[in-house]
Amino acid sequence: MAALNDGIQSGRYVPGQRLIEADLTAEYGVSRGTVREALKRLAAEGLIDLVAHRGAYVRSLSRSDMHDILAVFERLATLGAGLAAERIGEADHRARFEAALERVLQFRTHPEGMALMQARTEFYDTLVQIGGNLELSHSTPLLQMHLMRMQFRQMTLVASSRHFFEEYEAIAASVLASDARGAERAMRRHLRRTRARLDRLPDSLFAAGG
Amino acid sequence: MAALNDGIQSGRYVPGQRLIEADLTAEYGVSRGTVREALKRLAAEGLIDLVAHRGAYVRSLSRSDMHDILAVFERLATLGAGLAAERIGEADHRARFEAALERVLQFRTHPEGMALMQARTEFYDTLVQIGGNLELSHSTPLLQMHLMRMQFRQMTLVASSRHFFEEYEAIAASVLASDARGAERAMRRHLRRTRARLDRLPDSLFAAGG
DNA sequence: GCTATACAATTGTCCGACAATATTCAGGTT
DNA sequence: AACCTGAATATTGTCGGACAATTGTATAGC
Repeated sequence: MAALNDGIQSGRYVPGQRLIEADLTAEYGVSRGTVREALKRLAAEGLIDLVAHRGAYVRSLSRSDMHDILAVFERLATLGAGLAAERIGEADHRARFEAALERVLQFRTHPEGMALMQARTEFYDTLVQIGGNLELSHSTPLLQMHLMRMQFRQMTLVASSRHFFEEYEAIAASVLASDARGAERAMRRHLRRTRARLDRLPDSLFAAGG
Repeated sequence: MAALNDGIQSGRYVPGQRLIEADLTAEYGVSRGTVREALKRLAAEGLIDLVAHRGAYVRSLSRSDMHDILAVFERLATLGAGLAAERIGEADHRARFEAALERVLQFRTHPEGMALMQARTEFYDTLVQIGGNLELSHSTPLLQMHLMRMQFRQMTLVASSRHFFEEYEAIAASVLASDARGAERAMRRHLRRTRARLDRLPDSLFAAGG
């Protein structure tokens, strides 16, 4: 049951792919009822689309979907960065954060799509965990950003920008300096630039309808 | 099936109340599988707590839960207010928004808990709809604010403040004037004051743990 | 080539069953 | 009387099968 959730979130499935209940029952060795419960939850989290009598599809994001998600994520990540900066001194926060940052930065030389995607997701997860706002951790746009990264993982377009890693470093520097305002600013700037990069990509890379 | 979701969200159930699957099947005349699917979805939305082998409880918020929710909601509602201000001129937005505002303000004289709660929820829903960011509409903190209002509906404490309606009017004025920055400011101020009012309430009004 | 019917695949929902676990309560002990 | 122990009970987690409703597809007819 937990395996099913992980399986769907881990990126084993491609955006747009149809998920057939019977296949999932066979793949994970659980009953159809269990599969359906998991699908309902994933739909509520916005990771899959559930169309009546037609089934479940891994959500495929249009340009406007991504725009909307990024606008919301900007607000939430900004909050998360500020909170993390305030609490970076507590417990083992500094060590964990530095480790997560390091995992992202090591891809500066060899941007391997899939692993970088994972590292970025972990970076934000760590940031939010350190911030300590439990609601923030459960917020759907955080999950949907992962979806967004998945959709672009083949093409390292967005992350390949030379500025990309510099922006991460700027965020991290403020967080590590316990500078909440600065962390918010750095995060906001990073995400606005990400949005700008997105706007320059051709329509062909996005799902239709939006 | 849809009736079940509405029933749980409409406030027929009290925060902390335990939801027993067998009772729900009887009440709504659907099978246990259907009930469980609905519960899974509600749990993903943060409206109920799902404890293994112990069942589903209407989520009861502790002081720290509310603090976290409000912090996230502040960011999202601020975004929503700004977007609404930008689009207040489109379609029938102005009329719908004015109607929603009116429904809230009519409780200035007789603050009847339950109906005011509903009106406030509709006010925010309208705001977000006008803003046009689809992700924002699905964001969980919006739903959880409804939960928060439910928990305080008996005691009109938070909403009873004399300043309460003035703050709503300030938000609405900026939105109606297409002043996005002003709308963001007014919303942020309203929610920070709400948080301050919350801090002054005694522990006894909150759920334990946090 | 296009339309319409028939067929196949899949989902939505129901029912009954059983193991796993949590809660309750009776009984005995200190 | 208060406290532990363990059986009885209630509820959840999962299974399997079943059937109607709906969608997608292929075949037959014009």
